[in-house]
Amino acid sequence: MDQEKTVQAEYLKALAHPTRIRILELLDQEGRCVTNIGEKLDLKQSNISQHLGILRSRGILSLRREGGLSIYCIKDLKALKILNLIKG
Amino acid sequence: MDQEKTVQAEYLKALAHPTRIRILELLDQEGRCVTNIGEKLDLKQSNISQHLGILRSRGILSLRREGGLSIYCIKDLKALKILNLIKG
DNA sequence: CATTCAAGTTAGCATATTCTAATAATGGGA
DNA sequence: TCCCATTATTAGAATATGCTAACTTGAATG
Repeated sequence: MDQEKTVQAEYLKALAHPTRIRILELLDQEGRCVTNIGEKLDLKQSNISQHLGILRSRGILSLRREGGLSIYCIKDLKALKILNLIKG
Repeated sequence: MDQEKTVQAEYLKALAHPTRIRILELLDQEGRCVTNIGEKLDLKQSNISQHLGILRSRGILSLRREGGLSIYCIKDLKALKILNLIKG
């Protein structure tokens, strides 16, 4: 099936960006809000928000609201496994 | 280091295409020439050649000449491990 | 309510990808 | 050497991606 391969490719595409890799490493241990991630990575808020949206749309991140904040967490551990693979 | 993340992202980008995923699965067991891959996947020769070039430039495939043919093989087993991960 | 801060969305531009079609380059026979 | 099959490369158009800046939404609080 080619539909299946397209989904797989979309998943990998979501991981295939330096900023998104850095986001995943940041969220490895703990959930963080958008502003916090933006400060750590020194990038604009809207840019971070877009990258988070991409990762969430692929099911890689999850989101919960806490007070006035959006806390993002890693939902799909396969993503971290893949990142660990390409480092070795 | 951000240079490092860029390299990692480039590696994942090389995998993040339906045709290249299909090529890797085709080459899982045995090396094949460009024409053979093109027939199996029903795609134009130049297109296949371009995708093979991308995978080779990232060190994922290797190439040997045999008679008049270019035989491509999988060189980096991490690529297959990643594909197996995203199927599970 | 009105304000403020966090987050999401949109528009628009710059760059990158991908495909096709056409054109090289390569090597092996006849 | 002259073809022929195989592969690589190029150009160009269509589409996708990524960034910034500006605007909108939403929720909490005074």
